[in-house]
Amino acid sequence: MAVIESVKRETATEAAIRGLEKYIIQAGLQPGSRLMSENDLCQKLQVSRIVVREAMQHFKSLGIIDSSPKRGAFIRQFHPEDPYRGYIPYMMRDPAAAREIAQMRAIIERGMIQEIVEKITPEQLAELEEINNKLLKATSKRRMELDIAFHSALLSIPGNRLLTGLRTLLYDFFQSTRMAGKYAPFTPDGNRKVYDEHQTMIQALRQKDAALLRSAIDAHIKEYRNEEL
Amino acid sequence: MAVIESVKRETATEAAIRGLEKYIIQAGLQPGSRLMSENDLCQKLQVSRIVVREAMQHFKSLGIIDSSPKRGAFIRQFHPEDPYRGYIPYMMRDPAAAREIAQMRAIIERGMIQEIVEKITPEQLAELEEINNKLLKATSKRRMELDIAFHSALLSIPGNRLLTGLRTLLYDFFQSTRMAGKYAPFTPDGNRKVYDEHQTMIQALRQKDAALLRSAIDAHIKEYRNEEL
DNA sequence: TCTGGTGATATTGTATTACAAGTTTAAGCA
DNA sequence: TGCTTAAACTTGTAATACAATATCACCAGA
Repeated sequence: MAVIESVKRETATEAAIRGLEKYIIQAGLQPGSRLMSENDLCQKLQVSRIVVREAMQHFKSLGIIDSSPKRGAFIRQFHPEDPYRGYIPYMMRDPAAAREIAQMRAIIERGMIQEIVEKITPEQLAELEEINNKLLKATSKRRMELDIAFHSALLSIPGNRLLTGLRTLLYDFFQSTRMAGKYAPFTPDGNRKVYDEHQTMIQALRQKDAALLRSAIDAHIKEYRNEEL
Repeated sequence: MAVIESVKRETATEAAIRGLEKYIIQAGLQPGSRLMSENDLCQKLQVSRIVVREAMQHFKSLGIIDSSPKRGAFIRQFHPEDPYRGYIPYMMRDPAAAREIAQMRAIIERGMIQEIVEKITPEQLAELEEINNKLLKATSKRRMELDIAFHSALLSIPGNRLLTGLRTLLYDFFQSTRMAGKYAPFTPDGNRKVYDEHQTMIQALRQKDAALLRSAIDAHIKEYRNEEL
């Protein structure tokens, strides 16, 4: 089988991106380190400043560097939201994305059960309780925010940046109008139901009862699933 | 509590990024759609071409658009790997990332159990079997590739792009030299062990036995955990 | 010695102009 | 209509220029 290789030539900017990446890695630049100036990079990479700036923009867009006028560019602390930054508006437009985001959330919450039962601290437990107590009296938009906050707090228990990074995605998504209408009704009864389900989860965590937590999460998620599909 | 707001001014490029995003959304551009030319954007946004090009670079870096010389820029099909593109080299340098990636994988595989037991197709099952059969005789690097392929295949069963997008991350990561040494030994016995564990998982899937799959995955993952920590 | 001011220098952000090279479109012709 | 050719358009890249501010070395004064 003859393989036809791509004839698409690499642009100077693409080469500069590779060069810049190599520079960052090989120079061992750490968060806070300053990159050499654009003009110096022009000389090193032998390209014009335009090309260097476009390569810099690439790393800025990815959240890997940060630059301030007249000071220079610096390696940024990795931020867990970075990988999802900028995608939400585009995923919103995708009809399949709703199902996928909801499914991802369900999979992760189920998968975390053992982990969080073992690892939850009293402070984290208290935070969950505090959020849920506010939820009982909340209305409309606030109620959704608190529900999201509750699940965000769950996500952060393992202390895993990849997981906490998902918060942005889930948060922005569930806040979108798309879901707003499909959520449990904003009635006292609706609030009570969500509150009770959360409360069961809290109790399971307090008792370190993985089986109870599993069934509580399943029940809570089923709720969503029925309304969405 | 007095809140001091940031005095960091927005650059023209940042404003152009917002403007371009608004344009893409409001014009309802779909994958394949062509954006207006850079010069037209200059006029619309009232900025120089440099600024427009840097804004374009932002969306190129995110994989949202793609441009070819002399033809124009087009909306790209969303690719599930996009959110993680470009991050791997930087996560590699982070000592905590190893634990987090491994944990994420464990959480997701555990969380998917119910889903994949219900949804797996005969074709997907056959693929898993095929991969695992090759694994028994594989050596060294090939053996790791096949193990990763097995778990990638698992990840793709729910047909969720957010999950399949993680494949790149997991794949690149586990292939890195960092993990290479910490993996189960490349001996016939080591292969046999991995093969058997996978085989148990396959059997659980064939019988649609969630409990068995859970214990098989737990055993398989524990293996990793002990070696890594 | 420490403080504060001052001016030179460096650096990013932005605009303008220019051109190469290839694509698309329009025009003209058979 | 179908084909050929020329014009117009488009991205990629370079060079130059300048505004505005940060940084730093230097110096004066207490």
